[in-house]
Parts: sequence; C-alpha cells; structure tokens
Amino acid sequence: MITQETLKIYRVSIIEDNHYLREGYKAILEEEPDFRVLGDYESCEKAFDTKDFVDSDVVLMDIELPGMSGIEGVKCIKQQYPQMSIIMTTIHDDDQNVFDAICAGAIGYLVKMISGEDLIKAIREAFAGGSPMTPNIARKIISAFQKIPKKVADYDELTDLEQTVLGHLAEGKSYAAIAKIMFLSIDGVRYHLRHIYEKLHVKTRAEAVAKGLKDHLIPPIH
Amino acid sequence: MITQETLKIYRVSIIEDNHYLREGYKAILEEEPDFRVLGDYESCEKAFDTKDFVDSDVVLMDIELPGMSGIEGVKCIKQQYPQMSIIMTTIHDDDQNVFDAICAGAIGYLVKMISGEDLIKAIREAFAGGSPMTPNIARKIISAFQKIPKKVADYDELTDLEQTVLGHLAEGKSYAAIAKIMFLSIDGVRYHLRHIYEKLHVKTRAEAVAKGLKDHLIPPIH
DNA sequence: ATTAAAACTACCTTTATAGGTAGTGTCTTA
DNA sequence: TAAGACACTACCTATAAAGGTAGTTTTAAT
Repeated sequence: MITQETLKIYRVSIIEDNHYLREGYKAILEEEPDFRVLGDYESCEKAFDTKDFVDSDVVLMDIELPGMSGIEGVKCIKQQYPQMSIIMTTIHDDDQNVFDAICAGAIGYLVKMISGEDLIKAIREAFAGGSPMTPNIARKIISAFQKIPKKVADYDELTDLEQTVLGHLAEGKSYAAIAKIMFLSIDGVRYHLRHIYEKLHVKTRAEAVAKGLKDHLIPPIH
Repeated sequence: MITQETLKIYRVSIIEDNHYLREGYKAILEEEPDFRVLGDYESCEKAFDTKDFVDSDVVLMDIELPGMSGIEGVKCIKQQYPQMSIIMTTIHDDDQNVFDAICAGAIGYLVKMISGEDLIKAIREAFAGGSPMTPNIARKIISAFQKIPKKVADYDELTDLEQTVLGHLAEGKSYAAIAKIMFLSIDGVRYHLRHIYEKLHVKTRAEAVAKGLKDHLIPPIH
C-alpha cells in the first residue's frame, strides 16, 4: 500500500559540534528510506546561513554549542520558523537545561547515548505530534508539576459563597459590583473576603485570584 | 545470568471498572514472568479494603470510576503509600484530567487503546524511574511549559519585562516591591502595567492575573 | 435558656491602585 | 537630521482595597 509516491519524506537538520556524533546521527538517519538529512552543522550560525535549513521539519539540536547556545538557537528558530520541531540532544540532563530548553520551545529532549533505533523512533514520534523524551527527563518534567500542590489541604476549603466571591474577584469586579450581584452590602462582600484571605494565607486580591486559579478553587462558570 | 533468584518481581494492582479491560490487562501482565498482578478491583474503595493492595509497586488506575474518582484515588494513595507509582489509564486525554491527575501524583498517563506490548513497556518504564505517557499527552505537558505565543492571540504578546511584572503581580507584590526587585521606579512598573492592561484588555490587577494564568502567559512553575 | 458560631452590616483609617498628562534620554528608521 | 518608537520617570487625583473594631441577627448545639 505504501509506495514511493505516497511516502512522506521527513527532512531533518542536525546541529551538533562533535564531528563524530554528527556523522553518526547522519549515518543512522540516512538508513531510513523516508528520512532526508538536509544538512549537518557544527553551530547554529552555520545552519542559519544556509538556504537548505529553512526546509527542515525536525532539527536535532545539541544544547552545548560554540557561539550561540542550543537554547538561544531554539528561541531563534521558534521565532522565525515556528512550525519546526526541535529535539534537544545533550549529555547533561540537569533540571535547568531541560526546563530552559522546553520553555524556549523544544518539543523533545534526548540524552546523547541513545541507540540509533531509539533516535529514529524519537524523530518519528516528534512528527506524529508527540514529545520524545528519555525516561528520566519525562519523570523530571512530571515532577515539576507535582511540586506545586505539595500540601493538598494546606488550607481550609472555601464555602460556596466564598468561591462565588473569589470568582467575581477574578473577573476584576469591585466590591460594590459584587455586592450588587450577590445582594449584599459592601461590607458583606468584605466579610467573605476576609475569610478567603485568611484561608488562602494571602493579603491581596491578586494573590487570592492567583491561588484560586492555580489550585482550581474557582468554579469554571464561564 | 538472570536466574529465578535474582529476578525482581514487580507487583501490580489494577483498578478499572470495566470488567473486560480489567481481565485484559491482567491477562497481558501475567504473561510476563517477572510481573505479578496482586489484585484487580472495580473501584478504589474495593482496592483499599483488601490487605494485598498495600504491597503494590505499580497501580494501573482508571480515571473514571464509580464512587471515588481516579484522581481522588491518586491523592489517597499518594498520601498513604507515597512510594507507589500510579499510572492513569483513560479514554479521555483532555487537558483538565491530565493535569489534575499529574498534580495529584500520578507518574504516567496512558490512553486505553494501548497495545499489550506498550502496556508492558510503560510499566517497566515506570519501574525504571521514567514517566510513561502516550505521545500526545507528552506533547500536552510540554506545551504547558511553553508560553503560548500568538496561538489564540486575542491580544499582542507580552514582552519579557511585562511577563516578569505580571508574574510579580500574581504573587501579590505591591508596585513598590516590584520596583525594588526590578530596579525601576514605581512609575516604571506602572509604565509596563499600563501596557499589560491594554494588551490583555483589562482594567484591574486581579483581572490581569486571572487572564495571565488562564492563558498560560505566566509560566506554570517557579 | 444560654452559648456560640456563622453571616452579615457599619464605620474609620491608611495604603494601594488606576487614570490622566507630561517630560526625558536612547535608539532606529526614513 | 528629523520623526517616531520605546523605556522609562514624575506628579496629581480619585477611587478601591485592606485592616481594625464593633454591633446585629439567625441558627445550631449544650
């Protein structure tokens, strides 16, 4: 069923300053009939100077590069060619690099001692809308989410009325406006507000809204 | 080299209300010589009632369950047995469920139409310190870290400085405090603030924070 | 029947915020 | 070289928010 005609060609560029790795990646990728290595470059600058680079579907990018770093490179590419998928390759899997690269726009993160088979799989996964990651990097990323709501019952639950008030607060309504809507006096609104602040351990309206949204305390009624 | 003695046995529990899926998972896992299915349960309540459950290394947990939901279940398990690794299985991969489950403490997230081979691989990955995820879920999670540029750009993108100010706003800092941190005058902070309000089409601080968080203009971690 | 808490209302004071207007220095772009 | 933007700084004013204290009513528990 799959013929030469229907075969989608995936165009890959490699930015990696280590000559042997660069050649290695290239050799592995060129084994695949539907992969084409558009170019292999030792720095972002050299890659950006070529006319071929713009046609890349996926970029394999080292984090540590002479001149422009891989992370700066990601930012540049994302700005100019937002459709390209960038997979970082690195010897380091320290937190800062991982999060910086991802925030910059990389969609995958692989450590360098990856097998050829896994590399091919990762690139295919990137094309398919996934985010290839080596397992411990995936765990790091998941853990970053879990750090936030560490103490689940850090504060008392808000009552229904308090949640309603908090919802209005998040919409920027003034005390007077909320009072009108809820058929309370301004001080009635403030009565609940004082309790909200106390329960959430905050002192300002903006903090209360931030905490309410982050911890999903505000009912999504809009 | 690997003998019966050195073989580490992985103990798995299954919580899934669909009878066929439950049996299917069980059958697949029991094919593996080093896997043991400790129990398969149709609800969290039933699982927690047994004495076997506490010995689980990995729990396969459905999100939608009668009685206690899978997400509540994760919270319970993490509180009582923090060493257990919980992998969610689900038909839905909608954002809210994924993030709720992960924040609750799940370390993996699989869609149900996974092959037996991939299920085994996912569980082994969980044991090895990874975070098994189906590709589009991985992408969702990665995306949460990336400040969505002009995706749903109802408004102009905030500059880096504006984002920083907005981040401080969400923490409840006063103009004076932000000014000090950013080495600006109070009016310097307000200069950015005016632009933020204009770009986000809001008039108050609380609204700006709400919009910033809802639209992921503020990075989810720090 | 008394007590206590929850759910308000009222008022006073200080600080924070938001809007308006204006001016400065730097750096591009035409 | 002039025009325009960007990134501030400055000041003035009105309103909003936050903290403190105190009093009332209703309901639930002792």
